[in-house]
Amino acid sequence: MKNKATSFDIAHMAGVSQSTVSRALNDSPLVNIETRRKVQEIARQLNYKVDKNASNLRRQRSSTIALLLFEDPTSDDSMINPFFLSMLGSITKASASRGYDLLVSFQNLDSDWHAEFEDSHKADGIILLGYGDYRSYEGKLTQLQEQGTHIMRWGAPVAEYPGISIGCDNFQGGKDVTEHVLSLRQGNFAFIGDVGDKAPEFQARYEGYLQALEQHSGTSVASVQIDAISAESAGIDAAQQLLERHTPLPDAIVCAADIIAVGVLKTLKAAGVQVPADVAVVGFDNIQLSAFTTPSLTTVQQNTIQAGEALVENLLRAIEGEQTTDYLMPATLIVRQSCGCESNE
Amino acid sequence: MKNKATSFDIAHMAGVSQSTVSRALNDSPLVNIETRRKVQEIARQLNYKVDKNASNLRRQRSSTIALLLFEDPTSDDSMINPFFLSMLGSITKASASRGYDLLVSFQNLDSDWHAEFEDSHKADGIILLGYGDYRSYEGKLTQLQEQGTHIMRWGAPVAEYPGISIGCDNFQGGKDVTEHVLSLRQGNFAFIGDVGDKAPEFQARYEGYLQALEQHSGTSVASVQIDAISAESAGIDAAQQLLERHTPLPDAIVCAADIIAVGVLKTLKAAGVQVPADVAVVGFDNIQLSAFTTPSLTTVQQNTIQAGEALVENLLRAIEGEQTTDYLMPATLIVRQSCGCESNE
DNA sequence: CTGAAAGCGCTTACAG
DNA sequence: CTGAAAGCGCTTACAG
Repeated sequence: MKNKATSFDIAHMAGVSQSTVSRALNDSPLVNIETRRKVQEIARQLNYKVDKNASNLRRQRSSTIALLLFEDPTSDDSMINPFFLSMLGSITKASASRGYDLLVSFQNLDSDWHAEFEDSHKADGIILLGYGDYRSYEGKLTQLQEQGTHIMRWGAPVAEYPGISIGCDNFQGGKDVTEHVLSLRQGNFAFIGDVGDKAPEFQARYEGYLQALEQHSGTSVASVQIDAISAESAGIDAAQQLLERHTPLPDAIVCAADIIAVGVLKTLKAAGVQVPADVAVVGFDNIQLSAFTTPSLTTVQQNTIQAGEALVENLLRAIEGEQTTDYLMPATLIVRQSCGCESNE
Repeated sequence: MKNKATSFDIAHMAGVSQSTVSRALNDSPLVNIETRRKVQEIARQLNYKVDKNASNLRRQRSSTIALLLFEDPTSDDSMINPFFLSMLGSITKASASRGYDLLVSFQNLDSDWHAEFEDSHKADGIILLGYGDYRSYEGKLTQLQEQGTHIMRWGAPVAEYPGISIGCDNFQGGKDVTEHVLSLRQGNFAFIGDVGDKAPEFQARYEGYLQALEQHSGTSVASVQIDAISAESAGIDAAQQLLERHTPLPDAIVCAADIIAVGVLKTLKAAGVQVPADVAVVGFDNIQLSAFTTPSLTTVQQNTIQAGEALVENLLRAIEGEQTTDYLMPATLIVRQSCGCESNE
């Protein structure tokens, strides 16, 4: 059995027409139950599977979702933010369970992404993932949308960005974690993470942070903000900057992402600064690593399973022609030891 | 521009036949350079992309690689071994750079994997990933092979398993890390990890471990072995067992995977056992987490970038009809602090 | 309930 | 160098 079987082979064996085979295999009600059983039984014996290329070509759809994972080019090449890896896992499962293939591709702002972008042409819909600046892709994405491709984006809703956005409540999460720190700390605060238009998720977290500080202003709280993209190295750079230029050190450092906090912790440790004794540090994302840093990191959890489900579910709805809208999922504060408070971990 | 452009649209605009458009876009030397340029220019303007379904159907190939990631059902559902997530990243990049799509699917031994397995029918080749027991899949995989699908497997070469295997030198890695421990420790040793036929990678590591012990037998070294699949929870169970039944505790614990070691460290810590003072612990894989445990974990690195490249490269060679054979890549000892030795990390 | 036939958008002998 | 035509394996009106 060198060549894969076709529906004609089955038709021949079952003594029916190829049309009937096709109907039987697609569980069409138009086919006699006996005939259907016979056809399906033969198909199973032959290990027959429908040729997706032919089927999709004929049906004029692809049964495929493209996942474009954007990474900032400046981040370490070797290490994708584990948070997105985790999202990748949940999106894979969510699409598989709905009978859709997932075409994964990594977009890198400085590579020849045009080539990789081709994937998106083979898909009924696209999921965008990454703490990235989508504006540079706007042209291509808009063009795809005009050609009927649906786009779902993980992150904060931004009117100018393409597609519908689903994200966690970054504002509330930033506020919650900052309030937690405020309940334990006084003094100067620092926020590490980009806060411009190009980083809407970080910006929302920053705004939550600012509001918490403001509402707490019985005690006056000073704040500095230092830019950092989503990468350990950026956290190291930012912490270095803090150590060099800001004396005394802030009493608490709120990081826009766990992976940044990891770099911050490393740098502080190397400089002999005690966490949480000298300074409290918190992150965002609840990556696996955050439970293992020393001290373990207080952070905000985004439910990746639920997020993957929501992205796929809404994308498929959009493909079916239903109306979908932006929405936010709740974020959960995870208290660990990096603020010096009690913890059950 | 609601509908995607076809080659006929371009043919019309360029004033040539559709055949010529197809040739021009495939860089056929049979087409006039002027004509080719004109066609390609129009294609770019229209944001035209070849319909892969049609193209693959005609060419009778798929330009797709299926990645089947096997997980043991007993492992925590939420957490895929980060080592394989890292492999996933490198395989994705390696296939993209060669113009192949990657269809990712997670196989779970206890789920209805038949459904997910269908993916493999759409692929020119399959990459198998996971510390899994492939024997239960043998029937399906053999059938695919007979139908002309090429299979590449990450792991130790096992004659009965389907496909060509590429892996790291688990034996040497196991031996190296054990010798390192032996250079610092005397006394009783324990190995945690499955060592049966169903876990050939772990078994090879175990054999390296045994050989190191044997060659060192100037000092007599006692050894126990405890089963554990590749999961943190399995490490916790195994360490618990060690604590309950083995007094005194071994002086060194060699774990078959980092993720097992993470569970072991956690359990020892909870029991008040000091690492490395009371007992040395080492792992295997060099997952990101291993640098962040307390103490940081001495382990063996498998080069995932190189591994992904090798898997894809060899798979494509096999698809082209070239002969390929099993082979091993070197594994590198990474010394950290969990054995109490000096470290530069 | 079933079959004969058209056609999805390409690639590629074949003929010029 | 170019074009007309066949055909990849399906799905689905259309006719019975």
